[in-house]
Amino acid sequence: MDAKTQARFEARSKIIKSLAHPSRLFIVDELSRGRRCVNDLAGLVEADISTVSKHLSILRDAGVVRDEKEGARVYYSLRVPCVLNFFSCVETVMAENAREQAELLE
Amino acid sequence: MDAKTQARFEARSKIIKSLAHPSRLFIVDELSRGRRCVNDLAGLVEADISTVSKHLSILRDAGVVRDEKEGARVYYSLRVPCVLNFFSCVETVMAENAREQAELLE
DNA sequence: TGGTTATTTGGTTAAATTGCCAAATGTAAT
DNA sequence: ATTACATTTGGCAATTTAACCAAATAACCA
Repeated sequence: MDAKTQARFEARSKIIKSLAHPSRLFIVDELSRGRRCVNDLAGLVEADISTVSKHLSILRDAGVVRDEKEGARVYYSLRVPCVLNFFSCVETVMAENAREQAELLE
Repeated sequence: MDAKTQARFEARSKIIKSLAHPSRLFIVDELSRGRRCVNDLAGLVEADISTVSKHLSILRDAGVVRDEKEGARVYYSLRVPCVLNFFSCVETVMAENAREQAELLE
């Protein structure tokens, strides 16, 4: 794997990595229903606000979400909605896993 | 976030996490063109065979790939091809990032 | 100005991930 | 049986990630 290929896959993995955490997936799911400010998200995720703020900055750095300052508040929203497509495939994998699991029990 | 919701997002993140590594993305990309044995993949990834074997077991445990033993060899293949859809969205995010970057330079 | 709210940043600690080596396991060939 | 090949497993060190608290920053209001 040459350096260029390596770099390409690293860039890709940074984006996927930004989604590879339960709280961040929850946040993305919530943002699919509209923009939310940090405080509201923290209430839903039930983690320290600073923790949620850091999760959001990871998603922002990856380019998945966008932030808009509005007075003292910062509203986050999905920047590239196609990330929601991830969910459907993930559900497919989980369904396959469940199917195979069931098959083994027969 | 109640325990059930928490569990659901953890299960999802396990699958996404399995893809959140450059070598594993490379492997998935390679498997999109057909089954490959561990040794061949190790040659392409240019990492220790044991390292690649562990990457493959992470993908297998997540349900993304399947393994078939054939003599002394173990062939891996994609179990749920829709994971390839991830790539197109990732490319979209990267294109957005590049676009915005270019915009800032004007 | 001083106080309140919203968010980010820095620091620390604990946990998870990664990669290699060496050793173990399993399979085939001589 | 012994040797060679293919893969997995165990163990360890280095790096990364995650969570919380406390402190800093920013905006608003009284």
